[in-house]
Amino acid sequence: MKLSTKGRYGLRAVLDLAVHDTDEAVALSQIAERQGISMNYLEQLIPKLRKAGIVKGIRGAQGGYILAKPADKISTGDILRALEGDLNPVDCAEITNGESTCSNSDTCVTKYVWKRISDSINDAVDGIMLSELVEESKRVQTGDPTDNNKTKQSCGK
Amino acid sequence: MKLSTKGRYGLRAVLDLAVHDTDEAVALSQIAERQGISMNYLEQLIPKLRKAGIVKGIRGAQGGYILAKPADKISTGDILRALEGDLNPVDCAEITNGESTCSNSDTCVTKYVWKRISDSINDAVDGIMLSELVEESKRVQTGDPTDNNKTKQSCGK
DNA sequence: TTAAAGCCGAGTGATTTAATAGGAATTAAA
DNA sequence: TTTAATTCCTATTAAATCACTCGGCTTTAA
Repeated sequence: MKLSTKGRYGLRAVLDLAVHDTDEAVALSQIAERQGISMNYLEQLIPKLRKAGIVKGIRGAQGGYILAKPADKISTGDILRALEGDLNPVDCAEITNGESTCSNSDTCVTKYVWKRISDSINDAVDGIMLSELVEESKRVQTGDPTDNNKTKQSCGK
Repeated sequence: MKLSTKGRYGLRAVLDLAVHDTDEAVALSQIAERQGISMNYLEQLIPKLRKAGIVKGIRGAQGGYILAKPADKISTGDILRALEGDLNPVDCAEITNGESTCSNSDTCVTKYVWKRISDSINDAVDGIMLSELVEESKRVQTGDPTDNNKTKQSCGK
């Protein structure tokens, strides 16, 4: 029941991009270096983020990546689902799409549990927008004394 | 971000035990047969459940397993954590035990996300007692028409 | 023209998963 | 007192997944 490095590295990378996304595109090599993540590996995560409409690539020299939409329109749920696939604890059709294709569906009781877990995870991550993490990140890095959370940027190795 | 068969099979097995736990011990072979799970594999999950104080083994002929305490004192969280280990999405010391052993702890922002996920999962499963599943299971199997949930017992393969 | 960057797919070693198997210890019942 | 049922324990293994690495192609600003 652990997130893979796809989700952990990927969220850090998107946050790094969001923090440094001003007017110019951000090269993946910069993100990789700042975050201490292999660039080759990060590169593999990009297609997932691009297809999900989270980042856009700018090709050619001086290219890089930018957010495909404003950070307050991207939730951590969007990012994590793009990277990890659905965030359901089991592959159960009734939880994912409401269809009852499981042969045991009538007498299945544990699905009651899986559904509750699934909803709670998705509600949690959908409630955190990327913009909130960006703000928190800036607060931490500037050493603003109003910050009570003392959070950082690469936890969860 | 999926539960393994340890958690899925294990919860089904404990629920099966709870439903059939009357006065006599329930043999693992019976649980395995009813649930369609390899008995050899189920056997491997038992030590985890025993150490967590969830089931008790009765050795010898006519032996089997019984619940170590009443079903309304066992949460699905207890069962799943016994089988899967902690239900945190990342291995982060500050989430697990409150200690700040991570070198990036000061500037880590993503841990804010991991913490929210972790809390929501654990709150969800701690809020469902085994006794509730037993009741739901009996309602489903007896075909009680007051049942609106239409749940069953082995979903989440 | 060239170098910096994104884009794409194949390959790989290590780890984890999901089992299978065999045998020892215990105990109710014949 | 034997026997059979059952828990208990450990080792092995095939397959899958993970976490990368690598090489080459395409695009484009300078």
